[in-house]
Amino acid sequence: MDRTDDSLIALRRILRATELYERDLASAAGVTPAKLRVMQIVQMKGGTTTPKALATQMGVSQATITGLVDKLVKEGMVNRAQSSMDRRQINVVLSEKGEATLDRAPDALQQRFVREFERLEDWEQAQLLSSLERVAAMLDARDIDASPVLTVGALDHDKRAN
Amino acid sequence: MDRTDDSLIALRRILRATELYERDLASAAGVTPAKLRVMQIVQMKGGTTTPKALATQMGVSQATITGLVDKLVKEGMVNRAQSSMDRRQINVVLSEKGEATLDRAPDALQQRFVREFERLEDWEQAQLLSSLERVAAMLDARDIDASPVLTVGALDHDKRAN
DNA sequence: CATTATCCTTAGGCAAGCGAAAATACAGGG
DNA sequence: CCCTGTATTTTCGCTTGCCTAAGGATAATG
Repeated sequence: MDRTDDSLIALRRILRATELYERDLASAAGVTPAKLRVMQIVQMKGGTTTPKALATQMGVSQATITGLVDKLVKEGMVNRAQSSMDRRQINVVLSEKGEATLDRAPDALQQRFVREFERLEDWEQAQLLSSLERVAAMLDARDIDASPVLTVGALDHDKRAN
Repeated sequence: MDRTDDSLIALRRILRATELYERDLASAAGVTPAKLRVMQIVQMKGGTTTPKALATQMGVSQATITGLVDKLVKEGMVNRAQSSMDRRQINVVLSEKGEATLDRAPDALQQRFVREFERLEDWEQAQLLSSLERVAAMLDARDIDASPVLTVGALDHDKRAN
């Protein structure tokens, strides 16, 4: 009865399912996960942010952000605007098309998980939550800034806009 | 009710922690995550498997496996050997160096998770396991094609036939 | 046999990531 | 002012991981 192994297997299934599902979503929606993430962060920040902030939030280099924003601009999802405060900075601004896309393409994991989760009994939800948080704490021990965006978007009540 | 949100947040933390940790580990051990995964699967299968099995297990195309195995061969981690049963098949065999590397670079998830998990009380382990399996089942249902995601521009369905 | 199916590789392409270094802008000290 | 240091972003060149499409061999089957 190797519970440790079984837990690991379950964990991996979770990881893998998410990964595969996101890929599907991306190819179907024409929006890749990374670009979606960028847009979601911009939205969360009130429709405009700097590349620097995006890089920090996503745990990625600025060069990467530049590339992603380039593509998003080319696709008309966001625009770049000079900041008037500090002209070194650029504001990444969500376009109407970008917002529309966000509305239509909610996070894959969310959709699926939420649907199932909310069908559960009250006590089951409580237990799952507690277990997930437990596991997250176990894995997340290092000081990673892990409060990624995709968490709250489709649910509408966003009380955690950090 | 915020339990749904909180669960999603926990899930994200798990995913992100894993991802970042694996990246770190890989760069420290000189093995990339994908290659490490290949080696781990080979090891799990008893030291030898076919590319086909790897592709299936990893949810990836065979061409991708070919590329990964190419690199692993170049690095001396695995070898290719003709199968005598079916000469279309190739066996991917872990080399000594490969095994040594695996020993030195144990699985990220395992390392971290196992350590913590085994410190838990018996009943806690049981609960975690049950919850994880539950979540895995929720996400892992293979009825993805029937999911509501992307009723929008869903032009291309099974891209993932393979 | 001749087909068809299976397994693998080749070739070419795209997305996402990185580090290094350039370009620009602010901020102070002298 | 100018000089230097620092911050922000972009550019460039590269790597990794993944894909599809198109073979090449080798079974399996009619």
